[in-house]
Amino acid sequence: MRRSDRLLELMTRLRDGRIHRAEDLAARFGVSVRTIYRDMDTLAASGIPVEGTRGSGYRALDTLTLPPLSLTPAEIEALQLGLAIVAEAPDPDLKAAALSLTEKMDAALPSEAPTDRDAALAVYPFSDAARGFSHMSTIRAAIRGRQKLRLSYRRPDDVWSFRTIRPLQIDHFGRVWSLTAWCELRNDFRVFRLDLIESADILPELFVDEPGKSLADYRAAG
Amino acid sequence: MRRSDRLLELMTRLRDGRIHRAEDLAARFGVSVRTIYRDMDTLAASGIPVEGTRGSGYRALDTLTLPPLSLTPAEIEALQLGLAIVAEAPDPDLKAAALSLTEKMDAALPSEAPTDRDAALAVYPFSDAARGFSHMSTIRAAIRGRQKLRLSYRRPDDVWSFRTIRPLQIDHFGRVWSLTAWCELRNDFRVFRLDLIESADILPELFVDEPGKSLADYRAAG
DNA sequence: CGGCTCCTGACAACTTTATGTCAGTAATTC
DNA sequence: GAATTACTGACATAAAGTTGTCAGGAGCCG
Repeated sequence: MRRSDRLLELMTRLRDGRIHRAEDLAARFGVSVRTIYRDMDTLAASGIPVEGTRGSGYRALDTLTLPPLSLTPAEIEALQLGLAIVAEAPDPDLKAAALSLTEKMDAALPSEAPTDRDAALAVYPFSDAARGFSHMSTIRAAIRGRQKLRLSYRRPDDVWSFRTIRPLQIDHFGRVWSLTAWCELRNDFRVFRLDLIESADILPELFVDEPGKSLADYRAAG
Repeated sequence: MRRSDRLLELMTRLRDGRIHRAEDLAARFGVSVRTIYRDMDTLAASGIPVEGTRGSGYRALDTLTLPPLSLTPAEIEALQLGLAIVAEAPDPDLKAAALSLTEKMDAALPSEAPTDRDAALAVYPFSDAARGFSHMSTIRAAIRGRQKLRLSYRRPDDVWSFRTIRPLQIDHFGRVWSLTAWCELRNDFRVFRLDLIESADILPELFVDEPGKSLADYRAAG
């Protein structure tokens, strides 16, 4: 039996909630006790929460282990968004689980901090995820592609407007999704509620960060 | 340089989007070409989407790799719930990412198919996650513990009722969360909307699956 | 076609890792 | 205190994994 197979089966075996003595495990696998101790070291080093108590034996917390996964940026985004949503659930168990998992993933992801360019989607506490999604695809594409957008927008007071904007970031806080952008009509930053955007069309026109018009400027001013 | 270090740097190097020839990589790492081919095999076997084209070279899709993670059942649940929510987003990119990720995780999780006992939370398409969460914690605990619940429930037509139920499963479809249970008042299966549950108290009374009253029976009859 | 490059198999040399044995320490339970 | 069991270090040996070399096959492109 190969070492890796033994480690795998050890994990499975430890998960039954009972206490296991190193000597029994050694006999079961036909290896020496010393080897079992070394295996436990290896498991612990891999993040499996196995706990040995002198005088009694080993037990493992009830966990499942996910193998290494290779994720596309979109999948990472979906994952983070999903967890952020669950983290707002009133169920404290779920909420705690989502938070601790988010923490684990943050620790696990490469330190390359997400750049502004990648952070096209920022997640905030929210309560009603469903509304206002309809133009998200277009808008995200525009943010990524640095393309200007032509918006047809209905203000909360039912006044209509048409404007060209430089989309910067999609956020969600409070109840709705919103889009932070530089508005070329007002010549200032504006935040648009996604559910009030009637139409959004990508213009062929590209834009670059100009001093005073970038996301960093918005945050600095915010 | 250890093999594992080389593999890690290979991954990083491949992620730059350019095409790399095996010979160049071999020279860079001071190993033979044959070793590079073997490394590519190893990476592919680990799920890293590296693609070699005869006549041109290697390139890797833009991905990040998550190391093995050890997750508690609650975290797995949070993860699956979050992805199920995102999978309903109207944004096709996000939706596709969530679905493919769900698939990956399903494939990755141990083959132990979730039992009915573990499947206390089934996820369906949904649109308004926020409402009706307030008793979820209690209810999930009761499902897990096989404990009866005392419900104070307001029907959609505003008629109040009090009943003892055997909680079986929490679902979400359409717009609200709901609880499938065996109702001891009606002596039949009933589905309750969580947002209409006024109070839910766990009774000390345990229950066991009786023929005709289990989740399997409900599904069979469904 | 010819040139490029990926790709595969086999085998021997080499390097690393895993393992058993032994000797002893430390916490826990009774 | 006695029994029990987890732990640690050292070292020789056994096992496993890694690598280079060589010989040849297979898809892609101009």
